[in-house]
This record gives sequence, structure tokens and C-alpha cells, in this order.
Amino acid sequence: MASNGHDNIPDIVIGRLPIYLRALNRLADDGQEITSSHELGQRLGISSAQIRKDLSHFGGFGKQGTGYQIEYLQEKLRKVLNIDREWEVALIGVGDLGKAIAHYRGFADRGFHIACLFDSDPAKVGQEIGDYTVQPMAALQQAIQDKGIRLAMLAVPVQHAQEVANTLVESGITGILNYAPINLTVPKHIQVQYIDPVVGLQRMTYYLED
Amino acid sequence: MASNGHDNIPDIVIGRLPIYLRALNRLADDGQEITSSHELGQRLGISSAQIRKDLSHFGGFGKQGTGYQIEYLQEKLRKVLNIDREWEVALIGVGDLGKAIAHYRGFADRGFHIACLFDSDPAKVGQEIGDYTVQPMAALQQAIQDKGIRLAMLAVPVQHAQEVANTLVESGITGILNYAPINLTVPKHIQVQYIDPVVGLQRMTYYLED
DNA sequence: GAAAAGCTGTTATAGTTTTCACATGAAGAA
DNA sequence: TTCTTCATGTGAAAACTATAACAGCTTTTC
Repeated sequence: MASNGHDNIPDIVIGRLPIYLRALNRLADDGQEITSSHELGQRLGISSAQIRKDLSHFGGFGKQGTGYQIEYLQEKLRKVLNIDREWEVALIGVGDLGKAIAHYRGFADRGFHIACLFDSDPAKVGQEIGDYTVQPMAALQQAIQDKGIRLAMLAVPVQHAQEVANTLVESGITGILNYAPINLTVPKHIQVQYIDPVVGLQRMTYYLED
Repeated sequence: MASNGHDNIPDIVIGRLPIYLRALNRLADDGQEITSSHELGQRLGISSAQIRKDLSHFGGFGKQGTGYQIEYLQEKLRKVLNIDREWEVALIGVGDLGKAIAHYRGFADRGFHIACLFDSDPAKVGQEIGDYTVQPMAALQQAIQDKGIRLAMLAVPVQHAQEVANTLVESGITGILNYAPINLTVPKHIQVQYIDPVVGLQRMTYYLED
């Protein structure tokens, strides 16, 4: 995983922070105010030691004898993850999947705002989805640069994914959430995360007896 | 990760096999017949040694001096992952997300067949989606048992996810692909995989300078 | 108010995963 | 044929990650 000016905190630790945050959100929803590494660990199937160790990379967020104040820990984790602000995201591809993404509340709820939509299909360009109008691919580079957008979600057919990814990189995007079932080749300062539900299913079938 | 009668092959290795398979699919689409651990590794950003070692857990699939025959390796990996057959999957929740899942071609293309749909909303029950009719939750247990379904995709609102998961487990489901942003608590013989795109985004923002 | 119980942060230890490096076999060139 | 090149599979070493264990601070109990 690419690393920039950051300290050398293992990427695997970073990957767990959003999971911790998600669990804290649930606890907070339930009205709970304090938790412990033990409780969190039980919920997540992770050892309490690991949680304490992960958090200790960023400072002491807890209190001996008491545990962690949930709201405070959420705040700290958001700060570490750089999500104590809103991020604008471009969405490329508004087929069934893209539309579902555009309508999904979970992004906005957690600070990711879909700020523009693009599709190469002339029949889709001009459609209104949510608050925005689908723009043609030709407008992509300009729009992204004008708005200073740095994150994109890629929901185009697999055949076009690499090509669109190249365009995104040229436009200044530095993080791509890729829904197409293909490994993208990108310069190493570009982050890519993959969403491929079939991978999840295949991983489970390995453990299923016939 | 739960492990059953299987050899003790690390779960992290199992997790990479679908990625290898996906890359092989792309190569095959391009008409290529042979590849090497080096080529695969370059595409995936993984060392060639790791690929060879991973594959070696399951036997020697390659040929020294030549590399791997793509079709043969695909076949072997499918066999290892238990996907040299079709799997039926239940889908619970047919909101925007569930509908997009139901329409997504990628599942059927890779051997996962959505065999029944459920929703608790009476307004949705009875709707036709794809080839199937949305059934009420009350019909879930019976339908899953009758069809012998073992995998489920969970696309219900986060508030109901744990409760529905409990029902699924009671019905005999042993693998859950969970789209709700919550960690499920399940007996340890149950597999769970999480699809939470926001986690992917949050993981990327960590590396973005302000 | 003293003792007990609870929980963090951290150092030391154990375990896992990745990389290295090379013996060995296959294919092609001379 | 013989030599060179290429690529696998694998044991050993290195790097990384997780667990265990405990000192020290907090809160609760009696």
C-alpha cells in the first residue's frame, strides 16, 4: 500500500480503524457512552490486546481502570483517518450499480458526498439522479479539476474500467474505489480499494463442504 | 476465520485465490493462454514468490521454464475454492441496494445464482424482480431449508441486520455476505464477509494529505 | 480509607507471513 | 547435442503481526 509523509504505521492497522469506528458508531447509537478494549474485541472477534496496541500508535485515548469514552474515541479516530471533514467523491458509471451507489445514504451519513456523476452513454447523460445531473465523460477532467475532487468511485463495465481509471488519474484523482472486477494498474501514489462481492462469496465457499 | 475439516492452509492465502482467479479471467478474456508468477505478480502488485508459494499449497500447477497454463490454473483454483459448481444464494432486503444486487450480472457470471428474495416490507412482497417474486420474511426459513441454500446476502437496514442474521443462522445458512455497516455476531462455524464501501474510502483518506 | 477489581499502555515473546535464493526441469538457440 | 535462458517449487531467513503479561492508574466495594 502506498505511503506518503505518514509515520510508518502498518497499513493493516489503518485498515482496522474504520472497523473500530463502525463498531463505536453502533455502540453510540445504542446510547452507550463508555466502552473497553475487551468489549470492542468481543464484538469484533479481535483480541483486546490488539485493539489497545492499534490505538496506542496514535496516542493514549483511554483511561486506566475505566476504558474509552466512545464519543472522544470516535472523534480521535476520525481525525486520524482524515474524516473529520466532508470529502467530495466523483461517481463514474450510472447503470444499475451506479444508481444504487448514488442513492445509498451510507456515504453521506459518514462524510462522503457524491459531488458529480458521469457516464459515457448519451442516453444517460442529462438524467437527474439525486441532486445532480449526469455529465458526459468529456466533462470529467474539467469538473474534477475545478472542484478539486480527489476520490472517485468506479462503477463502469469491466471492459472500460482500466481506461477510465487512467483518465481519473490524469484528472488528479488519487483514490479510487473500484467496483469493477479487475485489478487496476495505477501509479504507485494512487490508492485503490476494491469492492467485489463475488470475492467474498468465493472466499466463503472454500470453507463449505460439498 | 472459522476453519472446518480443511488442511491448515492460512486464511490469508485463501483470500488471495479469488484475486488470482479474477486476474486469470482477465488474461483469458484477452486471449492469452499462458502466464507466469512474475506476470501475475506485476499485474496484482504482489511478489512472484508469494504467488508461487500460495499455489504450491495445493499442488504444482505450473511447469518449470514455461509458467502456468491459464485455463488449467483457473480450473484448479475453481476446484480448490469449491466453485466448480453453481451455488444458490438467498438475498434478503430488496431496497435500492438489494435491487441492484439482484440485477447485477456479475454473480451469475461467476457461478452464484440468486435463488430467492425476501423483504419485510409488505409493499415489496409480491414484486417481481428478475425471475423471482419477493417473499415475506415469514417464508424465509422454510424456503431456505427446502432449497438447501447455504449462502445469503444481507442487504437490510443496519438496525435489522443482526436480527435477520440470527434468523438466517437458524435457517441453516452458513455463509453471509453482509452489506450492512455492522459487525455481526454469529456462531463460530458461520462465515461472514463484509461489503462496506465506506471502509474502503476511509482507508484511503488516511493517506490523503489535507 | 484501605483493599479489591478493572482497564490501559507497553515491553517482551511467540507466531505468522513474506521474501530470498537456489536446485531442478523445460524450451529454445547455436 | 550442448549451452543459455527462463520459470517453478521449496527450505531457510527475514520481516512483520499478534498475543501474553504486567506495571501503574481509576474506580468501586466494604
